[in-house]
Amino acid sequence: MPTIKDVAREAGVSIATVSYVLNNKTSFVSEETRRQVLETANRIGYRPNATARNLQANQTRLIGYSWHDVPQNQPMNYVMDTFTYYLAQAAEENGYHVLTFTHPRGKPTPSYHELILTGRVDAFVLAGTVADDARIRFLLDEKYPFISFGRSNPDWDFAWVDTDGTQGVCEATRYLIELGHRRIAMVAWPEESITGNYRLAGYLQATREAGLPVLPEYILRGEHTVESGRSALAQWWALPQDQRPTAMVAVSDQVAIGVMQQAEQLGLAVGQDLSVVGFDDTPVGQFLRPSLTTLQQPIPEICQALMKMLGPVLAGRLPEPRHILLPPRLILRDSCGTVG
Amino acid sequence: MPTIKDVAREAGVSIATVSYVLNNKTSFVSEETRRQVLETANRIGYRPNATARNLQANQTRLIGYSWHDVPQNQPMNYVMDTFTYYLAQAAEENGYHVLTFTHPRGKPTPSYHELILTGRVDAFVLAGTVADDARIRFLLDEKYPFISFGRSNPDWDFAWVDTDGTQGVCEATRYLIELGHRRIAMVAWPEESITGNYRLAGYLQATREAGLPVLPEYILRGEHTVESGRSALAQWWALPQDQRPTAMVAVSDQVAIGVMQQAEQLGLAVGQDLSVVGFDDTPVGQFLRPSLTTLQQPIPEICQALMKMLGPVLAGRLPEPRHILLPPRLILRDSCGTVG
DNA sequence: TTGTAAGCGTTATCAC
DNA sequence: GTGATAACGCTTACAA
Repeated sequence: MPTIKDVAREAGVSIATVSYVLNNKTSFVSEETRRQVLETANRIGYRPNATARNLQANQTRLIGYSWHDVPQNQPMNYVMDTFTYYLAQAAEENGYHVLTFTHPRGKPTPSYHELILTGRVDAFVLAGTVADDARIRFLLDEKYPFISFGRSNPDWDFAWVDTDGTQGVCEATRYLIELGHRRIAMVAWPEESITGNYRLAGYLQATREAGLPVLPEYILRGEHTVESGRSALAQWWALPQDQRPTAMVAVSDQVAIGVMQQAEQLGLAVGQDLSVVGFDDTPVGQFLRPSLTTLQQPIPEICQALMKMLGPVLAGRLPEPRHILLPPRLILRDSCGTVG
Repeated sequence: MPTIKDVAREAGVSIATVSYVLNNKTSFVSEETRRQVLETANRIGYRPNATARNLQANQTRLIGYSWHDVPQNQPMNYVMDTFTYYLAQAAEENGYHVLTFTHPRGKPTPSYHELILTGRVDAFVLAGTVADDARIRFLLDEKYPFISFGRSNPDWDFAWVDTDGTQGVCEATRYLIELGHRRIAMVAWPEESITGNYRLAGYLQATREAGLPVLPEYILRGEHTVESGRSALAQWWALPQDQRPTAMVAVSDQVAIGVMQQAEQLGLAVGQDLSVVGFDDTPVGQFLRPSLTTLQQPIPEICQALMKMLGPVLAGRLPEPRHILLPPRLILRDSCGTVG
């Protein structure tokens, strides 16, 4: 690999001059020298060595992103996978690259600490955040720059972008109401899940604004599994017939699939006897029969927004605005129909 | 961040001594000094700066991995996503990290060239390789280290690991034969697809060894789409009834889904009237009705094998063995049944 | 056994 | 305008 020295020698100037020209601190370099340097650099195929640059600038232009660790075959990590891809793309557009790492499920922070101490990354991107997220607390304490896809403790002040689950589920619920549904239920996540709670809030908002009663038995909570959906529908179907919900919004596609499977088992036609909405627009959705109406997270836009925050965050400031909420898009398919 | 200088000062020794101790070139350092240095380093939380180390060692301990660029919502990139995760994990176990980048679909090599010239990565990992892959040709010409998940031109000599599609499809076809099927068809990929051709070879092998005739009309080719599967079954169903295949192996889950959708449309019960096998074990498979029997690629093992090749490759040698073929695992579900 | 100093490829601060 | 040269944090001859 040619170095700056090679260019200097070939062009018959000093390395300082080469550096000036290449960094466009060109104001006071003569046009002649400038041309000369550029031409030689180009000719011998010179490109500044990133490591040397980084050492001098005390940066890496790398952002660390930690993968979830998931057992193979229990996937449905579609959103995270998509996120990772668009993150890499958005990072590149801003002159960064993503360094991926993994961490044992239990203790994420050692991996973070190691990367910080060895100066491998300039900042981190978090995703899949939870309430009182240990990673966020750690990075906040370390005062290490990071941006987050997802919220956590509302008292902690950090830069985040998130999908507006409230808004999304609210829109989905309104859609069901428009279709004539009056008895609408929701399968939510456990109370600890902030993401789940934001989505639930959308359901409550739409229900209330339509003047529908909010029945506690219409709100069931369960894990992010197919089983949660199955058992929710089973419970609702144990109600007297005139109290059974005619539509249900699921906190995720995974759960929605469970509802649909149980419906099949009960001999119910989803889209007619029962309407179902999911969340995430997992690829599965389009292949189910009927195909699943769902909410699609605006992942590309989220990544763009995150990267826009990176500058201020690296400068030790909070970006303006410090939080961005992006609405998901309701994807209409065949799992919802008019009531009756 | 504490530097080696800080440790040296605190411990009352020179930076060289600190370096010796920390790199275990400790043979000639007195036990006393050694203890002292270790203790101070530990106390002030010193960790060697990766960039400085890299500059000196002329390496980065980073391997570059380029994401496919896929439009959102036309996904089914499950295999690649899984691969990326396990690659990151395997890399870490070997002291490396993965740097992800993306490239415009048309011209991948500029991105590679840039990363090489700026010395950002020590090697590349390729995936989703095709016949006469331009990236492989480029890296071969540049003599830049890389390892590949997937084969390409057989005349090119490079280190690769791949799923043994031939073996996998052969096993699947034998399974169908065991179930009593005699008229077995295959939806393959276009002739340019080496991966598709290896899978097809497995079908041919099993068919021949069972003494079944290989009918040209039983081999249909199409793109990696649902539509391919649909149209294949439609064509087969246009045959006289006694010539219609009773089972079919699809080159991918995506195609298998198409077959199943078309079967539904034709009023056929998959698993009874018709047996279907897919390839990839996409998450969708388990949620389809009936669930899809398919071949699962051994992604974790592939990543392990690739990383084992990295050492020799970085040293400019070819690993021993230079190719590894790993068999996929047949996942039995409900889409196949006995004939009749 | 330990310290001094050169060098990795840059950028940036000075003189000239 | 341009060129020495120090500095970034580390490793490693070589000298002491």
